[in-house]
Amino acid sequence: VSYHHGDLRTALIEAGLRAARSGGAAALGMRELTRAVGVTPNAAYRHFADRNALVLAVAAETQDLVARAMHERMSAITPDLSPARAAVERLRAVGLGYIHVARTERGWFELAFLTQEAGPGAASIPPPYQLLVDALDGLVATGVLTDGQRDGAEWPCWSTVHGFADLATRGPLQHQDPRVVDAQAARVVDTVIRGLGVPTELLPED
Amino acid sequence: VSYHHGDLRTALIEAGLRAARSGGAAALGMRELTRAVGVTPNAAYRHFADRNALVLAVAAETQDLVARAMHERMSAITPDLSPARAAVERLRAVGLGYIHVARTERGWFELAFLTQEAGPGAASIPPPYQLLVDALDGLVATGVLTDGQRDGAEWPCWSTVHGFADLATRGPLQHQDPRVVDAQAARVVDTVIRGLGVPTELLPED
DNA sequence: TGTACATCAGTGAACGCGCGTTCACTGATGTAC
DNA sequence: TGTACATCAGTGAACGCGCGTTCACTGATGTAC
Repeated sequence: VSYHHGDLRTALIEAGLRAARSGGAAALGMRELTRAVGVTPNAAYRHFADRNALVLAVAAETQDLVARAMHERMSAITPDLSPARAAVERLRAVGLGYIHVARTERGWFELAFLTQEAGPGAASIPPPYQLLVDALDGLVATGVLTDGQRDGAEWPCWSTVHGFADLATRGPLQHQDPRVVDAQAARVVDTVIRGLGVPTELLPED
Repeated sequence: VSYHHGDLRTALIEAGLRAARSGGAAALGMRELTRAVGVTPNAAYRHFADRNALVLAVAAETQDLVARAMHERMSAITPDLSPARAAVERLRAVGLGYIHVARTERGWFELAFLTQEAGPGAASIPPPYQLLVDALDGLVATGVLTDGQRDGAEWPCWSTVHGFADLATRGPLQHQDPRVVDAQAARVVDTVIRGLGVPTELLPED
């Protein structure tokens, strides 16, 4: 369906992604985005009820970007590992992928987390969260964790990587040497995984 | 030194704490705070160079509030524990205190973390961080952890409690039953502690 | 003790800014006969 | 195939708002002789 502009709706979302990449959610203004697209401010109201609707639309896109980063990291896992070790590596990839996105795409990451505020509406499961669930299920399937150990393991995992991402992004680690932060990221992820009950032998010896 | 108003500087900071308590950093405006104190907007410029200076002054106060919450939780520890178990309990108190402040005083917590952005100036060590360092040192002193295990343990600890605080405050746990969140908080904190290498026997069996 | 003076905390008014949103409209697109 | 019409995406101008900050000032406080 192509009218005057072409497809203003997706044009605005794309402009939003470009703006949010460096400026985060604060950079998503009606005037700012319509200006970027070359259109009058109120033209946006043909496609979005108000500013918040536009922000949520952009935020939904960033969710997919986070999930993609996790996938990329997972597909880089060496295929010659035992099932148990491979399952552990997939969980590490989920965590390190999350941290990696946060550090390299600060603005998008901020926006992706913002979607979580959506509330009790409980729309669909966000793609990155689904990958975490799958990775944890994989540890049970390969006999690394018992059902009891796995139960509720999402929260310690998500808490740790999210917290580290925030420390590295807006907190005391933000001006540290990136290589040092890399090393700490790996350390932190391995610490939670060990805390879940995964035997140390299944973690990569550093 | 008491002039016309009395002490406008501290009056503004106190008004800032009251405003930030519910509204966070966004509630700290020059006009909003001077209005609350009953004074002209530009009167504030006698005491603060600009808005940012005022915000940082208020944020520094909130750091102390977080440290106080940790202290309170530590002083509630039963005194009849073995040195090792007591040391573990102190670390738990630091983590659970951090999470507790975040959940009960959202606005103050946001502001306290904001101070971390200060940058490479590296002013003084923030009081809550110092308590974390002390608790970890206590684990070495009581023989619970080796020097190697303790080294850099600040980051997994802080990451986990900070991330959980964010999930419970702005994320998917924000509308959950508070008792469920309490239980998860304890679970999450114990998970990192175990991940550090603390034997499970030293953790409270649930 | 009393007067003249300097200090400086706070006043009153205004600056320019960018924001989200609403109004009545125009004119290109697609549709019906 | 051609004309009349309805649709509706985008225009242009304006609304009210609250913000941070600057200007020249006033008048209460403290100080020197």
